[in-house]
This record gives sequence, C-alpha cells and structure tokens, in this order.
Amino acid sequence: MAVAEQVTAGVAWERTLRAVSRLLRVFDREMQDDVDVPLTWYDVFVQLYAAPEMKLRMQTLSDSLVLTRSGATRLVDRIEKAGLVRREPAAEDRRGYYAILTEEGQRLMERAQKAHGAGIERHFGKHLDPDEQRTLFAIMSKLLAGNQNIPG
Amino acid sequence: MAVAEQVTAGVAWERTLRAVSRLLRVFDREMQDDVDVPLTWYDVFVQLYAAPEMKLRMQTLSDSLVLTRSGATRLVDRIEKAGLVRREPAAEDRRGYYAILTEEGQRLMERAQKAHGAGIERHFGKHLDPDEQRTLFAIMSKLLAGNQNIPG
DNA sequence: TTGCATTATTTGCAAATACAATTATTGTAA
DNA sequence: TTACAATAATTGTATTTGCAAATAATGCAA
Repeated sequence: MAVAEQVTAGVAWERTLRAVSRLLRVFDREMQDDVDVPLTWYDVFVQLYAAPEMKLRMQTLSDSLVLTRSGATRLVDRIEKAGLVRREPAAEDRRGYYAILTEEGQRLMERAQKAHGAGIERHFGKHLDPDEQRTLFAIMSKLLAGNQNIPG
Repeated sequence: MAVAEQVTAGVAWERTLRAVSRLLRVFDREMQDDVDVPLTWYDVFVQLYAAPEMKLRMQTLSDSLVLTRSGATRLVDRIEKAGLVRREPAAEDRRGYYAILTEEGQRLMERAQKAHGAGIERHFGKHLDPDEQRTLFAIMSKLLAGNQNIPG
C-alpha cells in the first residue's frame, strides 16, 4: 500500500459493525447446529446462569440483553414454553417476576457454553493476540460507559 | 481493584457485543429523529453513494449489508416505494438487477450523513483517541478477514 | 442443441421484534 | 385514607427478518 488509509471514527465504526454482524451470524448458526436453540436464548441462559440462585427479575434481564422490555417478555415466553426457564412472582414486589433457569435449562446451558466457547475461540480469539483482546475489551468498556443511560 | 480481571476471548466478545448493540440502538433512534428513516435505510444509501454511478447489484449490496439476500430484497422494496432508490435490470446479465440511488435519495443521504457523522463522533469517536480508533479498525479488519466466506 | 447444474433474485410463510397502550402494584403527599 | 404519578411487566398490532422454495437466466458439457 503506497498510501495509508486515514482511519476516521466513521471508518472504524463501520468496520466494527460489519465484523460484529458477521460474527453474530456465524455464532447463531453454530448455536443452532450444536444445541438447536438460537443465540438469543443462549444470551438469556448466560445471564441467568451467572446470577445468584440462577434467577433474575425480568427488568434486570432485559437490561442486559440486546432487546427491549417487550422483546424480553416474548423471548422468555418462548424459552419457558420449551421448559428451559420458569417464571415466579417476586415476593418483595408483586408487580415483578423472576425468570429462573430450570434444571433442564442448566444442562443445556452447560452444553451450549462448551460449544460456543470453542466457536468464540475459532472465529474470534484465534485471530487476536492477548494484548489485542485486552485492548478491545478496554475500548468497548469505554464506549459502554460513555453511552450508559440510553433507554430501550 | 485488588485483583485484575482476566480478559478471555469470551469476555472481550461479550463486551463488544453489548457496546455495539447499545450504539446501534442510539444511532437508529437518532437517524429516525434527524431524517425520519431507519438506520438500515441509511446503510443502503452509504453503499450506493460510494459506488460508481451510485448503483450496485442486489447481490453486492446484500453482501455489504447486515442482512440476508431476501432481507435486502424487502429492504430495497420499501426504500424504492419511498422513491429514494430505483431498480434497473442489469444489461450484462439478465438475471440481475441494479439498485440505484435516486436524486431524492442522494439529497437525503447527504443530510443523513451530516447528522450521523456528528452522532458517531458524539457516541463513538469522542470516547476513543486516534490510536485506539486505529487499533480497533485493525482488530476488526482481522476478524473480518478471518471470517470471510460465511454464507448469509 | 439439449440437458443440467449453477447463479441472481424474489416470494410464501412463519418467527421475532419494536412501539404504544394496558394492567397491576407501589410509593407518596395532601 | 385517598388520589395520583411512577414502576414492572405484559399484550395488541404492525413491521421486519430469515429460511426454504420458486422463478428466471446463464454456462458448460455431452
């Protein structure tokens, strides 16, 4: 390359968007192939699995997901119908509900986690050295912190 | 922090996913507010605007977008109905079509670009120094190159 | 030239999603 | 206590999306 490309914010953002989209599609397909659920379901499992007693209020859950409130309601409806999550009214605030990972959900989560971990390594980790991974983490943390209070 | 968090590939990927999702929601909302079209439409404008004669084959277009083929067909349908893009059969291969930015589409694109450029600076560029932007660009380029031949 | 696999695009249909309105509960202040 | 704004979650409805099948044109090989 004779002339170095000028990397503006717009160029960096666009490339990020395309790379992330591509990876999302790959991961979703692999999740389907491996454990026969969409990546969105796995996202729910991850959040619940990491929570105390493997349960979270719907609100907390939807905040961590890539979804609106109503989207989270519908998503949990579907997962509940499949028996992988159940709902329970919140004792301390009767407007609220908890979503709870069932035993079957836990088992699926553990299988999914293994498969997906390998996929992440194959399509993401493998291409970046540890330093790049740390830098990326730091960059994304800054962006997240700088765009905190956004509704949705 | 007494103990530094271990940054694994999985952790870096998850944070990336959340940051990008958040930004996408912000940008989509701002695009609606500024020029009253969804971000997906703008994505089409960007691709066409940068192309020779502001036209691209449907295939090329859908490859650069965050969409499947059929998704691109429907998306262009809607934009065409709004008069911002038109279709034209490809002379050299009669199976194919070009999507072409109309004059009205160009005008909208130029307005949208100004507004969105400011948004990118506000929510993305501002939080990263030039070196970080270059690094991010390089990292995402690697990931894109490493995940080239994925269908969808 | 005929036949057949390949490629470009669109369409039928079902699933997923967002937005706005709705229901139920809580907190607070007169 | 009563009234009312705020909060948690869900639901009605329209839009968007993907998958698989369909349509149409191309290229190549017998």
